[in-house]
Amino acid sequence: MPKRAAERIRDTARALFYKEGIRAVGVEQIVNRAGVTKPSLYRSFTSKDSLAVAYLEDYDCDFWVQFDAEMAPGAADPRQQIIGYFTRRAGYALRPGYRGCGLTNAVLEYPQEGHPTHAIALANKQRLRARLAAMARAMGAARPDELGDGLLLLLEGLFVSGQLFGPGGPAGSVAAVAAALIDAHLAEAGVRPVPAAE
Amino acid sequence: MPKRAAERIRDTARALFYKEGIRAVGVEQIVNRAGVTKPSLYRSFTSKDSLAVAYLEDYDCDFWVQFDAEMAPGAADPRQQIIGYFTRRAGYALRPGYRGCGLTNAVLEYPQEGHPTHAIALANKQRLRARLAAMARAMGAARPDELGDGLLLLLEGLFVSGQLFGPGGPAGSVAAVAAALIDAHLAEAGVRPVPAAE
DNA sequence: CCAACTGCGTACCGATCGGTAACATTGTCA
DNA sequence: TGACAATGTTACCGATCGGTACGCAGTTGG
Repeated sequence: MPKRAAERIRDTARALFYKEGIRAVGVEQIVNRAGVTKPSLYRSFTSKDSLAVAYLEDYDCDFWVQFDAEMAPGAADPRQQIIGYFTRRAGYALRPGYRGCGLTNAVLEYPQEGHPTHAIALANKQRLRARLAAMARAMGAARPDELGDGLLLLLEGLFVSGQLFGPGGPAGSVAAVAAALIDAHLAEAGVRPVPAAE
Repeated sequence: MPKRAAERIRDTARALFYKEGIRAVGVEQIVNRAGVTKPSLYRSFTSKDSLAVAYLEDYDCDFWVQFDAEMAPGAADPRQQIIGYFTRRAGYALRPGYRGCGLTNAVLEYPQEGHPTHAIALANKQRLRARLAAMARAMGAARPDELGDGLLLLLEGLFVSGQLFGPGGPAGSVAAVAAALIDAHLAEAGVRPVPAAE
């Protein structure tokens, strides 16, 4: 029993947009791969842009699901949470076909302010920035906003460098770097790193 | 006395490709803005791709000129060199129309391996990675490759986050973060930070 | 004065882009 | 059986894409 056309289109667009980029994928390619026809697409989405928006909304949603899931273990130790998160993300980033963050990619593909994709991506990134800063604060870091920004910069660097370098790239160092950065901020604040779960 | 057509095309393509992206700019737009015609473009460049390659080669060249120029002061103190470099780059990244690194952007626009733009961008990034690692080694850091990778990740994060967040974004923290990361590696190796030029 | 060469523009190409009109087909529920 | 919503079918649109055939003007050298 086949899925509804709108759903198949959405799934297919998602996969193609992420792997090849939004601009690089035509609507014809999407409907062919989804096994539907063009009018079906335009009955569910007013334009290709709105389909791209749907893709990014889905991506954003899944991002937070994964974020929360990967941050869940060791809820009492934000330091370990973040290091674990970076370790997992680095694992993805070192695999061959890695394509980074769909939201980041979308902004680089459509750099003009005011593009509908911008709002979604920016909201995601601002929320991420706030979350990281809050975790830095929770662990008692000196200058938590700075630590949060540092972690955010490392994460964005990971997204991009994973694509640039592939296996063997700097992504392999990101967890250790994040740990060093965190510990430097903790040491400066006089917080002793939690020795548990070594 | 107007410049030669080929040169005007190259300059115009450079500005447009950087500001709006390669895929987003058509050859018609380039020749219009350059005040020349399409055949003139195709007499100097075999295809749009080859024009994009020329743009990236120019970009790569200028990148290293700027890199060496900004790294020049304080040649005896690589720590200060890097902090100064990051400070300057952050200054650019916080300005409104910032568009990051043209090479990074190009790879995200053409993610397929084997695209002619890939080789240029990858060579640039690998060289940058080696340079940063060498500087980390020169300052006596513990695990210099890891520090170099950390700095590279911060730099890529700066390129991207500058575009995402604009003024007020995490780019403002990057120099301090880089300094903290460097000092952590130096402290671990027992190297006292150079107190000069404070 | 007349070639030959160089540099450029006019006009056009087929292909593909995102998007649509009109109608046939199917499945579902009543 | 009939009404309705959802999807497929086919053909098409104007715009734009990257790319090109061809001819014209200006300079140069003999």
